[in-house]
This record gives sequence, C-alpha cells and structure tokens, in this order.
Amino acid sequence: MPGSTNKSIKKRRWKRRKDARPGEILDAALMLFVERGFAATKLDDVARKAGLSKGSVYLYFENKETLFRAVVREMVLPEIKRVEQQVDRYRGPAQELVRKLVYQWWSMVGESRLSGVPKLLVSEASNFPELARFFVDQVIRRVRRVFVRVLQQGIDRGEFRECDVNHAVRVLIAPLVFAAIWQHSLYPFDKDPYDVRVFLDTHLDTFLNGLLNESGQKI
Amino acid sequence: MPGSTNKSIKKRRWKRRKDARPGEILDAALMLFVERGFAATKLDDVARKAGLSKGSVYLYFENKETLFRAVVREMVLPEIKRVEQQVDRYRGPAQELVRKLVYQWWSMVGESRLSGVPKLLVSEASNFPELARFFVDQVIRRVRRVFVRVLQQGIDRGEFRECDVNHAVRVLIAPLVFAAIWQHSLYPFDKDPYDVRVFLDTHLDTFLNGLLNESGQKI
Amino acid sequence: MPGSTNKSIKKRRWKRRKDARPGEILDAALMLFVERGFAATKLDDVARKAGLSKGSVYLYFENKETLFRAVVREMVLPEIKRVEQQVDRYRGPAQELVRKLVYQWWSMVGESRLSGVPKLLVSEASNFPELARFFVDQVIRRVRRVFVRVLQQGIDRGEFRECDVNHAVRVLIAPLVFAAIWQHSLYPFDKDPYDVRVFLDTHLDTFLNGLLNESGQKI
Amino acid sequence: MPGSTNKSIKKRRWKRRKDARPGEILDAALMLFVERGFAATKLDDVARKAGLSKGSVYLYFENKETLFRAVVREMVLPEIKRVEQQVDRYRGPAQELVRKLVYQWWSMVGESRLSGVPKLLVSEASNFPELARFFVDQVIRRVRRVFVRVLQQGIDRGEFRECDVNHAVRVLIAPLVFAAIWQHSLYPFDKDPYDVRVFLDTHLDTFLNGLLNESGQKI
DNA sequence: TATGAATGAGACTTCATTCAT
DNA sequence: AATGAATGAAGTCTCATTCAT
Repeated sequence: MPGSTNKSIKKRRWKRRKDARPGEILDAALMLFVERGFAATKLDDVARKAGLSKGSVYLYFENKETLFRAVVREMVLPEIKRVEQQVDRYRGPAQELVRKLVYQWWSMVGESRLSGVPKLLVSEASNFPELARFFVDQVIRRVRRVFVRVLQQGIDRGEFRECDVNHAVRVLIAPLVFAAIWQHSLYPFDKDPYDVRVFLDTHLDTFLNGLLNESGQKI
Repeated sequence: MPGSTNKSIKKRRWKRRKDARPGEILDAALMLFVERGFAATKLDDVARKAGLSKGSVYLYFENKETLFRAVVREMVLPEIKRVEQQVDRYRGPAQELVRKLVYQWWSMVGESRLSGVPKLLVSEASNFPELARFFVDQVIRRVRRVFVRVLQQGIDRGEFRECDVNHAVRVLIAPLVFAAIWQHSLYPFDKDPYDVRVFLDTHLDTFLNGLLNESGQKI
Repeated sequence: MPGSTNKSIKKRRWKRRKDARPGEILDAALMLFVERGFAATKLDDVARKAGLSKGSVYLYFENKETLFRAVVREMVLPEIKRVEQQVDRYRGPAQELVRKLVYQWWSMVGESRLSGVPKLLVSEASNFPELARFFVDQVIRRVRRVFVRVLQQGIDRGEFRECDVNHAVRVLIAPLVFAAIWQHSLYPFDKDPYDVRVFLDTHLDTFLNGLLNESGQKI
Repeated sequence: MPGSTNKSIKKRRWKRRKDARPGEILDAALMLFVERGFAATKLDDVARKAGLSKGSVYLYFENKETLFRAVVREMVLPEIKRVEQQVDRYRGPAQELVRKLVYQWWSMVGESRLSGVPKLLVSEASNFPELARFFVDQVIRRVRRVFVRVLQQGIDRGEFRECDVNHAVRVLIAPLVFAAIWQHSLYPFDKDPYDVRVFLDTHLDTFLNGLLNESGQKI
C-alpha cells in the first residue's frame, strides 16, 4: 500500500512558527477560494497547501467562514490603502494621470495575488452579502472616487469634454476589473491571442481619445 | 411530525404538461446556480423552485453535474444562435452597426434570464473546464467574430482608424459582459447611482469616438 | 474482509414508516443516553439501535441536543400525567394511601423505561440546565405535592404526628428516586443481596412507623 | 493574533512546589468531572483550572482515563479510611451511634469536596465498570458494613426490633447518598425550601423511631 | 411518473495526545 | 519541568443519490 513506508521520511511535524502561520493560511486560502469558490474549497486542501494539518487551521481561524472573511478583509484592506497613498501623489495632465493610474492599478492589483479577489467576490456576493458590501464600499467605490477626481479635473481644465462622470468612470474601470476577473476564470480556455497590456492600452487609447475635447490634441 | 395532514391543502400539482418539466427545472436551476454557485445550490431547492420533488429531478437529469451542464448548454446555445441570425442581417455604416449590435445584445442577453450565465461561468470555470471551453468557444468567440467583422468593415471603409482589431473587440465587449456579471453580483450592494443604459451609451460614445479616423465625423 | 459478502442478506433498506420512526428513535436514544450519558453517546449508535442509518435521525430531529431534549420531555410528560391521574382517585387512611402511592409509583416508573430518566437528569443537570429545571418543576415537585397532600391529611386526621412535612416528603421520596438511580448505575456492580421490593417495604415500614402518633396503631 | 505579547503580564507561575501539582490537578479534575461528566470535560479546562498548561497534565497522568481513575481512587480511598477509623472508636447505645455516624459521615463527606463523588460514579458507572466496582466495594459496602454492625448491635441489645438488616441499612444510607447526589445535580434547580440538616434529622427521626422495639423508648 | 424516506460518503469541527523548544 | 503548536482520529451534520411505494 503506498504511503505506508514514508513514515521516517516525513518532515518534522512540529514547526512552531505561530506568527508566520496566519499569513500562510490566508495565502493558501485565497488561492483556493479564488480557484474553486467557497463551498467547493475543502479546509483540508487549504491546510495542506499552507503546509500544515487540517486541525491546525482552527488554531488561527474559528471556522471556514471566518477564514473566508479574513481572506477578503485582511488581504484587501492593506493593499487598497497602499494604492490610495500612491495615487494621491500624482500631479500632471489628466490624460497622463489616467494612464499612469491604470498602469499602476494593474501592476499593484492585476499582477499581484490580489487579482483573484474581484472574481472571488463576484462569485460569492450573494452568499456573503456583508463581504460584498464591504468590498463595494472599501474597494470599488474608493477606486471610483480616485478616478472621478481625475476625470473631473480633466473636464475642468478643458482637456476632456463634458460628460456623465459617474458613468464614464465606470466605463473606465470596468475593463480593469474585467481583466482581473478574466485572468482567473475564462482566460485559460480562450484560444484567441490576448495580451493584457495591449488590452489596457487599447482601452486607454479609445477611452481617452473618445473623451477628448473637440479641439483636444491627442496624446 | 409536521406535514402529515396538509397534503390536501397543497396547491394543485397536476396541471402541468409532462414535457414542460425539463424546461422548468432548467429555469429554476439556472436562477439558483447563478445566485449561489454550483456547490452551494441544493438540488432540493431547485426541485422545490421548479415545483416538483427532489427525486423527480433524477427522472430528467442524471445528476447534479449533468443538470448544471444542461443549464449552460441548453439555455445558451439556442439563444446564441438567435442572436447570430439577427446580426447577420444588418447592413449600414459600422458605427451605426456597432451601436445596434450592442443594444441588441443587451436586450437579448443582458435583460433576459441569460444575463446570469456569464457570472455563472466565470465562477465555475475552473470547476467545469469543459464548460468553460464550451462557453468561450461557442459564445464569447462567436460574439467576438461578429464584432470583429464589423470593426474591420469600419476600418476598411475608412470610418475607423487602423488598430489591433482583436484587442479592440475585447475592449468593446468587456463592458457588456461586465455589465451582465455586475448585475448578478455586486450591483445590489452598490450605493452609487447606476443605469445600464447610460453605462452602455457612455461606453459606445467614448469607444466609437475614440476609434474614429482623424477626419471621421462623429455620429 | 468480513462484512463484504452480506450485501445480499441485507434487509430492505427502505422501510418507509415515517410515523413509527420518531418513537423508535426516542426509545433507542433514551436507553443509550441513560447508559452512557449525552456526550458519550454516538448518534450512529442511536441510529443503529433504532434500526436506521445515521443520516435518517436528522429527518426527525434537528440535532443531537434536540434529540436529547425530546427524549426527556416527550418521554416524561405523558407518563407523569398518567401517574397524577391515577393518584387523584385514591381515598382512605393516609398510611394505606402512602403505601399504595409508593407501590404504584414504582410499578409505573421504576419498572418502566422511565426508570432511567432520574439518573439521566442527575448526570446531565449542569450541562442542560433548562432540562433540569423542567424536570424538577414538572416531575419532582409535582410528585412531592401529591405526597405532601397525603401526609398532611394523615396529620390532620391524627394518624401521623406533627412534623416538617416538606422535609418529611423528601425523606419519603428520596429512596424511591435513589432506587431508580441505583438500578441504572451501581446496582450491577453490587454483590450484596438486594431486592427493590424489600427495600421499599423496609423503607415504608420504618418511615410510616416512625411517623405514627404516640398512640397511633401500627398497620 | 491574540496572545502573542501578553506573556509578561500573566500572573506569576512559579511559586508552586513541584510535588503539589498532582494534587491540584486531581482537585481541578474532580470538580469538573463532577460538574460535567467525563466525556464533556476538556483536559484543557482541567489544566487551566489547576493552573498549568494542557501538556503538563501528561507529565503526571498518562491520559484522561488514567486521570479520571486517579481522581476517584486517590481522592476516595484516604478519606474512606479516615472515616472508618473514626467510626471504630464509637461505643454506646445504637440509636445514639447511628445518629453520630450519620452526622459524621455528612460532615466528612457531604460537606467536603468528596460529596461530588457519588454523583460522578453514578453517572459514569457503565462507562467505567471497574471504577464502579471499586467504588461499590471500597466505599458503599464498607459503609454498609459499619452501619450493619451498629444496627445488629441495636437489635441484639433489644433496642431495635427484628428486621432485614441488609435492607434496613440500605434504607438508612440511601438518603445520605441521595443528599450528596442531589447537592451536585438538581439542587440548584429546586425552588422548594430545603435544608440538608433538617432532611437528615427528619430521616433519622422517622427511621430510628420506626425501628424501635414495641417497648423501645424514644430518644 | 412522481414521491420522499432512507442512505452513506464526505466535509466541518473538536479535542486528546504528542513533542520540539 | 513546562509549554503550547501541531496533529489526526473520531464525531456531528449535510446533501446528492437511490428506490420502494
């Protein structure tokens, strides 16, 4: 029977790294929750992926739901704050600024482990309403506010034409979020050529170009 | 024990045609799968929502997975064909055509019960890879092809400027899919004002405007 | 491997006796809870003893605690009412009445499956405070009241001497309850000769004799 | 994570003598076992109550069962011997002696921490048969023997009337044991007035009075 | 066909026990 | 001697699936 003789090979059972654990568990949990969803993720798998045993997860998190909420809250909040700080420093022409914000958002979110969070929350929104609310309020709407400010500046300066800023910002952001969701869901099954950078560039080109004032010069 | 004597009071059950059943089950299943995801949806709830008993579902579908696949395939395919047929008939300026296609797509998909499917597939992609493949191939890529044709026409006619059509079409479509996903996930938790129509209009305005040739006249 | 070939011998899996089930489960549960206590009783054992499978218990009882409470409440209440009714009919000399009540109580409780309940409640009192309260109020104190009435009659008639009736009734009842507890706990381990009837007789003899008025004639 | 920095604030731990530990553990265990039963008592709670950590319990006791047996054996035996010694010294009229024995038993058992043991053994008898046997043999039957001797003396002297001494002694003891069990189980839930002393007095009064010879003078 | 009682595999969770520190 | 992080066996509970009626 396989697995009967590896007793001696087994790595030490006790690692005693209490402070490192929670983070490792959160990481493992995030990956699996994103990939499979809450219900389809077994705590056993999370544990194994985090390098410990089933029962140990309960030393750090009360139960599966608590772990799930922690994954969302504790992974997201610190990052979103980091992003906001960066953003506040920027100055310059609105077009330029939008481009930079988008690129930066992508490099901080789209290419980090956080990229899975949008998919996760979209999937579990109705199963975890209070998390959905948290995410919309603390992430989506905050990101919107940042971009709204920039768009409004552009309009005020005469760079952009008048428009419904609230919906324009949604149009601006939608492809960002979509790209993150896509990455973690259907991208692997898509045979058409795709490059996120080109996608974002194309989006920025058309969006910014389309928003320019009549007399506005292209960038 | 409860439920022993209220049999006669129960709303009459036998008015339905037998062959209508699978459709009703698919409808009920679609709604619940979209709302809760595959794993979190109980077959019992599907049955109750469809107006029959748990065991009866097995008269029509081999098991839960089969039902899930049927939901996706049998709800999606007929509709996608309908959309394609409509689309092939259109003729006229590319700008006009794009607008009409988008509006039509939204009225046929975004406002129908199909609108939940994108969210469903995004959520379950990695749990049902072959369904994901099916959806990407049979829906996403076909929709893309339709729009690619139109965009290319616009470029050939000199309406639109040269660009990477493959990515442009993704930029064009992304907000559509995003709107559908949003509707079924985080929309209920968003306190900012939002109107899909305005969203799509804004998207079309900026996108088309941004794609116009230097000399291109606005529409 | 044992147990691999008995598949064909297996009794029919579906018995469909929904209305008989709850009672059978309560019976099985009572026996095991009395014998082992709440925590040490496995639902699996209860199920097997009741002749069904683990999961089926949950068709009738929400969970283990609910089952436990049901065992106590639904087994005890009907019986205690039956006892009270019987008691109210008696008339005659107090001595006689006490004897008859004790004998009757024993034959209705001590020799029935209810005999285990006192042990059960003594054991689980602090784990199920509200059940303990229920039992004390609905059983113990009601039994006390019956006997208090009789003792008081005896005193009023001059049969018994004056005494603290409240404590006298406890002295009268204690050996009854004790006998029931004993039966289900240490009796099997006691090598000294013991006969409940003789025990009760001896108790009645000394107790009644000890309670007689100076001039009271023995019975 | 909680509990990482409050190490220094924790109440000083090292003031206790090493050899006092087992006794403290036994005390803590006794209290919890009596209150909750064996299965429902967590070793962690015992440890905390004894002022040490979970793992340390295993330095003194092989496992939970061993601890349980130790609680019963090592708490009970020394006490029971002490009682027996006291008893052997008494001389005088049987009535007097019975009274004194009962009072003494109560003050040595009923009012000590040992008072919980009868409840404990009644509850766990069938889960720990050999402990039950031990308790019956080493405690119950020894106590019986003491009282049997006294009752027999009383009969031989003509104080008491002839009777089945074996059952009489059970009648004499039952309320004692019952009082101890009651104290640790249903007493807290009983709203009727109750005083153990009065209870025991009433018992002694009726019992002794009931046992007197025809010509026997009351005490 | 339709039902829903019955089943049992499988997931979550607890806690006695171990052992590196 | 003491700790408490780590383990995993075992128990509770859920729910997809079966099948007698």
